[in-house]
Amino acid sequence: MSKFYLNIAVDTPLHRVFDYLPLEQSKRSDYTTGQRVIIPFGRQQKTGVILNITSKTELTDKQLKPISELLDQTALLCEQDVALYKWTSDYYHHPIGEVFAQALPKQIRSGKSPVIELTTLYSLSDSGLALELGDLKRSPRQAALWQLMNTAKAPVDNELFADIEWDWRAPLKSMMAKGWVTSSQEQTPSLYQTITPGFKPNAAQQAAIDTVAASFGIFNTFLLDGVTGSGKTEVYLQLIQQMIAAGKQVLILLPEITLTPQLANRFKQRLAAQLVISHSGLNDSQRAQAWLRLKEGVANILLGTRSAVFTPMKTPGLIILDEEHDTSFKQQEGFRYSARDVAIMRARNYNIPVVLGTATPSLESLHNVQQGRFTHLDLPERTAGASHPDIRLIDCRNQRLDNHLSKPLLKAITATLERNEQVILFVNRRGFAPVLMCHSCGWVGQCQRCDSRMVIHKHINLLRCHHCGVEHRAPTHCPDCQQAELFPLGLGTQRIEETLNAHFPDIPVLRIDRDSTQRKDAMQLVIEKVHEGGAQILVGTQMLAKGHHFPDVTLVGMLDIDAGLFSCDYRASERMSQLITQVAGRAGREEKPGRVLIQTHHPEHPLLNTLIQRGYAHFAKEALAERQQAQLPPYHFQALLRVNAINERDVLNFLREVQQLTSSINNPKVNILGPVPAPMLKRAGRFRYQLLFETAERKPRHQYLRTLLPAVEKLKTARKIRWSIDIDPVDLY
DNA sequence: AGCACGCCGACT
DNA sequence: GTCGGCGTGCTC
Repeated sequence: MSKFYLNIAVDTPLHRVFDYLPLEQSKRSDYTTGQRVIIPFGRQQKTGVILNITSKTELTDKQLKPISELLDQTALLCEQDVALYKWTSDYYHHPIGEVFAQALPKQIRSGKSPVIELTTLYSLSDSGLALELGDLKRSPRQAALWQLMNTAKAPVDNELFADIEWDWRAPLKSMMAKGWVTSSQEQTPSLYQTITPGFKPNAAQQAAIDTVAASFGIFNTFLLDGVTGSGKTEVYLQLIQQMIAAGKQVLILLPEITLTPQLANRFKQRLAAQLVISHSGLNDSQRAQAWLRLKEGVANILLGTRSAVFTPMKTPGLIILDEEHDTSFKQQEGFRYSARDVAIMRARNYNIPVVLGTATPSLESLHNVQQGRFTHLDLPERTAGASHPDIRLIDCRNQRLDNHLSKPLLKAITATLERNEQVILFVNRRGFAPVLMCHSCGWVGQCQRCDSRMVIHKHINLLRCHHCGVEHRAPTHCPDCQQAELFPLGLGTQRIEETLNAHFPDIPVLRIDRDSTQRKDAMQLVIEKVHEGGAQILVGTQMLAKGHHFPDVTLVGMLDIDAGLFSCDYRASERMSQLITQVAGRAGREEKPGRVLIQTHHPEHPLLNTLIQRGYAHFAKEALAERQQAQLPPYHFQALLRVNAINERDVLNFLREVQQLTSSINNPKVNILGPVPAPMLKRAGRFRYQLLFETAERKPRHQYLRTLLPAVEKLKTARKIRWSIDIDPVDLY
């Protein structure tokens, strides 16, 4: 019998795999990739996953420890999933053990045995069915339960009783004692009995459905590019239906939790399929159960947020990722990954199609379409019933503005309020005003720590830095020239709130930004207040644009979009376009005609022109064309190397060494900017510097990082310096 | 990340 | 004398 070793991914922030000896008395065939094990790690016991079984190791048998326990007799994860997690770890430069830890639900990760819990199903027995409502006159609760079950005409799980406000357990128990109700334990809850039929798709929808359907069983990435109201969901539904009929599973990813339950209900009513959901709002057990059900094929559909992208599938058929452009698909800290790109990679591994849906394609997706990597599916028209929003620009040039509000906008607000309807005003900055300036010498309030300007928060009389959170008392006199001529410049949500209160003293003005919704359920209270109806004005930042639906809002004003049109960071214009499109879509969806008024000093800007012509801002197309014309690469990839130490000279020396390393790697396609101080991140007694790597092409950068990082790691141990690498995950792939 | 080891200041 | 501060080093 030949000796063998287990390569194990351990949940630890180390970029390494650890080798272990097998259990005594065990044989090679007991082990397989994807099994979980418990292992001694330092002085602790940890769980890990077997990545590989090898016959060689760099260590001597004396240095190796045997595993403590083998948790799974058969592989918990199939080879493809293990391969995907390995790829993800490599691609995003994140420790493999932590990737596994985040990919698995907590319960599974910590060693719970993978058992699907049974659901209790209740049904009326023959004697129960023989009853009539009158027979239960004396026990109204039993009568109510009987009615519910009699209408359902099938075994029901306790979800049917979810809306009942009293305790239904006792009356149900007595009905069971009388033999009217029987119960059984099943793996799956019963399906909705009445399936609502779908709509007949229009030509564009049908074309999209047919194109994707032709790719069933073949890897292909589709960009489903449809304006708000063009019926993307219907396309999804019909594709899912076909998949379910073929006995395949579908993974659906959404940007936000708030969207999951409502979409889940819509799906359940349309599809005869077992659907489970997974998002951060569920408890550990619910998540583990959803995970297991998809993995075992007990469920055919998983509807989930970002982290659900890692859920194993038994019979994968299709992956759908809705709102492809949405930044919440990117995990921004720790294990930085983009669920969109992982989804594409999974589809590639499984050899199945993946559909990315959006009304505002991201720059990189549109570029991928132009490169022929993605197939473009266009839904150019709104379906019957969805009305176009009425979008107009207000030319603010040579206009007297009253605290940033133009006359036409004020007039429109007044008219809307008189009709007892509601108004939303978007301002992209919280606080009172973004700059405090001295009229006599031009001094502006800047943050000592990070050089960005301090935002004025008037009611608490503070200057606050929105970058690092530092705040201090607002000065009354200019620190430079001592004159008392300081004035606030620019606009923020608080300033608009104040102006509106002065203009419309009898109308409630609700401000929604990070400051006003910090308290738990503050947002919920605001939403309830808005749903009460009546004339109201909502002032808010982009927070307001996502998810929530306000039926009485018929006027949307956008106050400060000009900055977004000319920002040197194209992501700023991209975000601005997405915001306008979201808002426009919202205002147009009501029976009441919605209006969007946009204040601008640049009514001729091409972005705004397309917006007016088409009713939505197709940012990516224009931006890409513009960059092409200027002979710029479609976009830049960036990575930051952050270095952190107590001694500033140490950091600089270290970075110089890194730069030298860099030139020896010699990749002319990669630019290194820096070392630049990162004072914004400076913490007491520590100095942080960063190197910025920039390249227009993905492969060079990736290869480059792969050479650089191990070298930096070695330097680190030699020089005792902490460093971290920070890569925008959307820019990889 | 944990967790231990180790080397210095203030305590019963 | 020792309790505990956190700087340093290691985890198959």
